[in-house]
Amino acid sequence: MTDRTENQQAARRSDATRATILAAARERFATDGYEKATIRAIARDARIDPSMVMRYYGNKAGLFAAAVAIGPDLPGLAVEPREEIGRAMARHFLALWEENEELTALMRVGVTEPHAAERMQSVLREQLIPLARRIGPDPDQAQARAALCASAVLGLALTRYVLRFPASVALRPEEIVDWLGPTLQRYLTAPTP
Amino acid sequence: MTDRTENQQAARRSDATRATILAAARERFATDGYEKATIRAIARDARIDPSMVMRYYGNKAGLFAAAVAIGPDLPGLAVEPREEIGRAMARHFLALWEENEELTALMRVGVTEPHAAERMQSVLREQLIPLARRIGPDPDQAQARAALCASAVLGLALTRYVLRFPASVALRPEEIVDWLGPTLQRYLTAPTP
DNA sequence: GGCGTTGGCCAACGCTTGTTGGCAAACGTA
DNA sequence: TACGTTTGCCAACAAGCGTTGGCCAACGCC
Repeated sequence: MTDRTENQQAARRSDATRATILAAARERFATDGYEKATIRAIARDARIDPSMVMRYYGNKAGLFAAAVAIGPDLPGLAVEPREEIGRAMARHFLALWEENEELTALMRVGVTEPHAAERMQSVLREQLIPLARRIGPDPDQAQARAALCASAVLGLALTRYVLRFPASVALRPEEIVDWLGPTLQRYLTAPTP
Repeated sequence: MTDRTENQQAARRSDATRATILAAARERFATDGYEKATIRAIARDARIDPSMVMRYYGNKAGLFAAAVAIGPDLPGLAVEPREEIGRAMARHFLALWEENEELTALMRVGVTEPHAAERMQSVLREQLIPLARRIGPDPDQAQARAALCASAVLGLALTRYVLRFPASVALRPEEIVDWLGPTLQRYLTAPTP
């Protein structure tokens, strides 16, 4: 180690290569899933030797962890007016998914890798359920309401970004917000049916 | 071949083994996905030699095809009263998923295997879209409305049967019908928002 | 300019996978 | 009882996987 402050990584000569590997890994994981996204294939995409991947990320699990390191946050959703929260949430998730392919990767991998599934669940547990508790009519129903919201959002992500059903891919973003927004709104705030 | 009619398979001494293999395969595919469900593991579950699987089902793809051979049908949904179709659909899908683990298998595998994804899509294409065309207010919107229904149903299946989020597993069946039914009803019949 | 450090490649390892072919026992029929 | 067929197991194969260690060249500091 050379001299540098504690919280700051030294700029390494290999940073460009590291980034290339990470980008290739994200793409492969997102399109192929965990098993089919082999280190060799990722290395080939990055025009690098497979052993470099090991040197920089330890092992395949470490590479995946680094590739999907971001955590989707529900930011100031709490400040939205209560009757607009459904649409705001739909818009937010849509934007998130359209621009971050690591979410597609996380989803495709989570279906077979419990560790990735747990990462997805943590979003539900730590963000969606508390939100439902704050905003919903009955705190005891927060779990159920949050679970329904998760299923609505992830269902759309599944058909649109993972399975790529043409009918789902063809939906325009505004169209999605117009339909999904009221669903989320109802799941969060409507009285028990 | 011994003498028998054309459309009827002869009863073979190995039918029990074949069934055992198929059951083990369904379970493994449903819980592990395509890659992690190895022929060796399936054979071990069925207490049989791996080579038997090959002899009876040709190869791994053939085994999977045989294991998920059922096609989910939307039966007399058309005869339901128009304002009850959402709840009927929710009930129908729920029952289907609770008792057929091949649907879970198809879903978990479809995420990584295009062939299985196409099988899922065919249900949307050949059953859900025609239904939406018949029942919806505007035939031109049938694709979009059917895609939204698929995302709602598959989203619940994803969180409940595949990812097994505790909050989703905890939902009681009647609760699901009460919440999901109106969503499907709206996706199918409500005027464009 | 010399020398430790870093970046990169090559070759190989141990292991698991799907898949194959041959051999032995059990069976059904005549 | 004799014989062809079916059922099952064993051993092995080639290929692909994640992973390792050693070697060489390029770099950066003194």
